Amino acid sequence: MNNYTTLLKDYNLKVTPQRIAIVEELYKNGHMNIDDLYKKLLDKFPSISLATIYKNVNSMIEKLFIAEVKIPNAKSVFELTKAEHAHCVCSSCGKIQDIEINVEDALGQLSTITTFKVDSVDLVFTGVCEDCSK
Amino acid sequence: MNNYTTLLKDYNLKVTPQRIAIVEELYKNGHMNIDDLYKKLLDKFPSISLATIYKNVNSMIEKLFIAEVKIPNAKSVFELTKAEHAHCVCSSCGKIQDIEINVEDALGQLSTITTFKVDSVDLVFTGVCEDCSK
DNA sequence: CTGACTGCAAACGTTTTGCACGGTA
DNA sequence: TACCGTGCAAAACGTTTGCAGTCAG
Repeated sequence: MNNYTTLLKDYNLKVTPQRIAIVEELYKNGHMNIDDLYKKLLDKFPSISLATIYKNVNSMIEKLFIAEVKIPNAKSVFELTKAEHAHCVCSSCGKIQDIEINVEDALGQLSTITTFKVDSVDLVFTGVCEDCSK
Repeated sequence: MNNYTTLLKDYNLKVTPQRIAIVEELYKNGHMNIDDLYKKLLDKFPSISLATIYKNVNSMIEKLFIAEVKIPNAKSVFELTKAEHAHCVCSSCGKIQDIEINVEDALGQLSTITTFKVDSVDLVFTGVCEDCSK
């Protein structure tokens, strides 16, 4: 029983070869959109259906096992759930980088303006990554 | 020549009654999705087409006159371009509030981690607004 | 054994496109 | 007048659904 299998069970998701492959790809690549996933899984499962990808992604989101990240001017990507973090999106190569940012300062500012009760924070930086700025 | 007309001309957009109405609604309501706009404009233009809304929204985005805001678990909304700001989205009533947040602190943290060159920052707080938490 | 997952095809909702007509500059 | 915008219909996309067969627990 490998890591991915254990992970799926932890989140009450039935273990199937297709699901293991999805987790594996997300683990390896960090962030993938639906098409990325479909193309990757086609290698292992030549007759896999896009519907299967959608169904699995949706049930994984419901179980909070993965999360959707909405990106400006691009398709949403999915990632394994982890501690709160921000994203850097390179507008040149499209690469997405996780960044640990402490948002206490922003939350502090917010609390001086409004009594809005924050549940979650989505923070995306768009710009040019190290590689592309060379 | 009213305000909206001048605004459109400033952004090199031809002035039509439909476009004036779109700007007017966005000005009054702050944030609207495509359907909101369509329903509102139907009052003034009973035979307006959704295609017209889409075409206009797209050309306004191209000219940087309006901007798309991607919201977690909801449709994108559009707003007139203005100074950088964050958004508070109420998961109970859906209302969206503009908030002026200074992101220097976050940018400072980012610069200690990576040399990613930031062009823009998208910051969305999801939670419960003042009204809904009563 | 039972319920859940898969793959296919069809359905659905959203967005875009092509075209004839009308309006803006 | 020349070009661009409008509205309609059709097309193109992306995503979801229903179903029969298969697999995991």
